[in-house]
Amino acid sequence: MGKGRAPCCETTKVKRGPWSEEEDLKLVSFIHKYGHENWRSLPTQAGLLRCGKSCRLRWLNYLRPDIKRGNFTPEEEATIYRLHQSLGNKWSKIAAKLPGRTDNEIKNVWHTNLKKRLRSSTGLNAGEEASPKGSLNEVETSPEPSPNVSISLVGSNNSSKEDDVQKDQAFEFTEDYSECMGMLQEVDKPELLEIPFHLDPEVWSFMDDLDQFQQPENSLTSGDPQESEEDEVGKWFNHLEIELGLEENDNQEQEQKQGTRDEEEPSPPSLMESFEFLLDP
DNA sequence: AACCTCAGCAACCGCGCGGTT
DNA sequence: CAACCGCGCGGTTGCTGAGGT
Repeated sequence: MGKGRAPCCETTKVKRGPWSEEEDLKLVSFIHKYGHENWRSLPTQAGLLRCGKSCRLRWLNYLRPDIKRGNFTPEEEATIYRLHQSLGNKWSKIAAKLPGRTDNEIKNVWHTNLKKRLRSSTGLNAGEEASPKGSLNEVETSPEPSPNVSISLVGSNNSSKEDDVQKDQAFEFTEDYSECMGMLQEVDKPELLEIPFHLDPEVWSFMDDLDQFQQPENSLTSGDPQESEEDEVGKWFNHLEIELGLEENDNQEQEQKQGTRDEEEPSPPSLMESFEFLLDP
């Protein structure tokens, strides 16, 4: 099957290379409202000079709210190793077993860390890594690799856990939901998106989907479902701020001001405030 | 201090698959 | 049934920052 192939995007008018914060915001706000039913038409509708593929990639690998960033844990690395033994280079399938991790990320980790470590620990050459083809056959005979697999992985470069901690802390905040909704309303500005806004049910299904991605340990203990939903939205925005590099500035400012303001805390610059230039043509 | 090398990662490219017409 | 379309996947590239000389 699979006849023909649509030409990829028109390479003449699309922008390429690293994504700017402005583009990120546009993409995020659009997907937030309308979802991503059609990647091909999404860039046009969202006012992005990118091809759909690029948008999809950016969303899946970086902007998605459920992305878990930071170093891989030894357990994760062991899982990758184990799954790679049985699945081969099926990165998407491996990623499916690791919530919050993308196939691209796993692929990178494999090529940079695990393969190297495996090679050094087994004395294999680069081309002799746990062969996908051979390992596919091994699935039948040895579905479970030896348990000591993880041992060779545990000596990994987990020294910089700071990142993980920092990112995790991003999920321990409680931001006013109304502020988030204000942000969403801000991006509704027709001059920005040039599409009629209506409250698409997909937005809420999208929000609902967020719940699926949350790790149990990450979920707050609040019994109020609505409250937790608000928290999730807030977390997501905060997470986005961190990813866009806005949170760092906030932290620096907060560190500087910490001594002076304990009681009355002015709200930190919101995502939309940071992108004010977008809304002011 | 300047230059070089290398590792890590984000993004791109092209192919193949599944669904639709 | 064939052609088309859009998406997902895996491989590859190239940029950037860190570490070494």
